[in-house]
Amino acid sequence: MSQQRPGDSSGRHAVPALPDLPEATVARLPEYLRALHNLAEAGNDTVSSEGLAAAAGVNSAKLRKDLSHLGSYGTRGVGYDVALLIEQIEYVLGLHQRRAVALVGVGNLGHALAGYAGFGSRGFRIAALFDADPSRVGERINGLVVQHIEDLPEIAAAESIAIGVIATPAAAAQSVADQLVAAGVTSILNFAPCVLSVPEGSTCARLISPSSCRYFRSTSTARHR
Amino acid sequence: MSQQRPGDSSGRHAVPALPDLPEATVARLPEYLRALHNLAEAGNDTVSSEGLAAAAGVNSAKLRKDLSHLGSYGTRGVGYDVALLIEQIEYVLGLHQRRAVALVGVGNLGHALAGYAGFGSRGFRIAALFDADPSRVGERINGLVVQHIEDLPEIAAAESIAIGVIATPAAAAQSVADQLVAAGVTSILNFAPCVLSVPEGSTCARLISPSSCRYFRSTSTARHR
DNA sequence: CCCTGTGAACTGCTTCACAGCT
DNA sequence: AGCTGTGAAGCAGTTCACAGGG
Repeated sequence: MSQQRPGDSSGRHAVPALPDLPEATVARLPEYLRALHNLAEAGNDTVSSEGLAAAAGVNSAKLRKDLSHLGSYGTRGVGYDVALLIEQIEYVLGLHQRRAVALVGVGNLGHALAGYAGFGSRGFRIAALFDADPSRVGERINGLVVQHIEDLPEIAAAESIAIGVIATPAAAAQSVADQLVAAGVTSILNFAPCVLSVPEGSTCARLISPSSCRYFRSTSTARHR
Repeated sequence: MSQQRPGDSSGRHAVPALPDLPEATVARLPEYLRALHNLAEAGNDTVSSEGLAAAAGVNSAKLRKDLSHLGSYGTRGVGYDVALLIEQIEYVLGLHQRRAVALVGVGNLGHALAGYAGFGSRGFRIAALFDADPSRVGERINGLVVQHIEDLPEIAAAESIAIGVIATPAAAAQSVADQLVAAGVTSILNFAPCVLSVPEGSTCARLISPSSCRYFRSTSTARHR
């Protein structure tokens, strides 16, 4: 896969040395990517902005504006080349790297995440599972053996783990985040219902927290038929 | 954005007949609520905008602006009354109703959600579990017996279920959503990695999808220390 | 003084509408 | 003729900075 960027004569290293995309655009790219994979599996070679927008749950003007930030990968009068667009978005999101993920906390949610096929199927590889509970250490989930959290530094280094997923109770989350950062992890995905603090240079995104009652109140990604 | 109006005679029961709050504000209220509960448990009676903002991971100006939309529940020179603010936010979010939730799909993720204490502990009560797989029907999880999806209409009516949580594979999600809507469910929380379409008048929010790779790229709720 | 509540400026996102390429 | 790519307009959310009550 040649990853040359049109107009980008410098930085040819692996890091996506891409221009700043609007935050809101980046947030939608994974959804476009998912829709594109569906389209590709269904045998579509091209798709119009209208079609892709519908599949991703946005309006077509927004979609075109978003994609225009990546460059011109569409053909006027025709639409977008599905395969080409997939490649571009994956490049922009850094998914061509197939980064190693460590999952901490193998309770109910941790099990669900470890077993979630879609997690590993695109761009990410769960490389290690950790728990603080000795009775859980040694359990085999989806081909991986649960390790004790104490062994995190060593394993993180060996596996080149750059991403940590926290699926522990809230009380343990900050401590786990600190250990992840200390082990060289720069991106943390937090499923615990609490705010984490991480040093500058690391990123930390809070996901759901099933308690997010907000979602029960107002429309957000609602679609009409 | 269909909002129940104060003078709307069609919805006379219990709908929070409150003025329109900015979407972004509503999205943050649950986080404030969680932080407030923590503060209350820690024995705090009052909290400053600065303190609450830090606990919720936002800046204090934003927090004050958000809370000002609810009315004046703070005291200048002092701060906010924790208990009063909790009550107000719960009211605005409609959490005083303790609405009944149906969870569809008791795979790994469904189990995690069914067992998640925080889910039920504030404002929501999981009233029924469903699955399409006959071999799963009858299983007892957290005191609830898994029902077959065919019995949804009957049970939904009996339990006055207003909220549906979809934790099925993506392929089944739209069909489940249709069945939920047909059974009178007006709010759907979708954990499957796909866009759902629901009729006008219903709301549907997509949650995580662990594949949301976006979160590994750019800052979002990152906090510095 | 302290800390809330808020007009006003600002920033960024969305939508519109159409020019321009195929 | 059809569909993308994009300036320009419009709108929502954030931040600033300070007025004003306790």
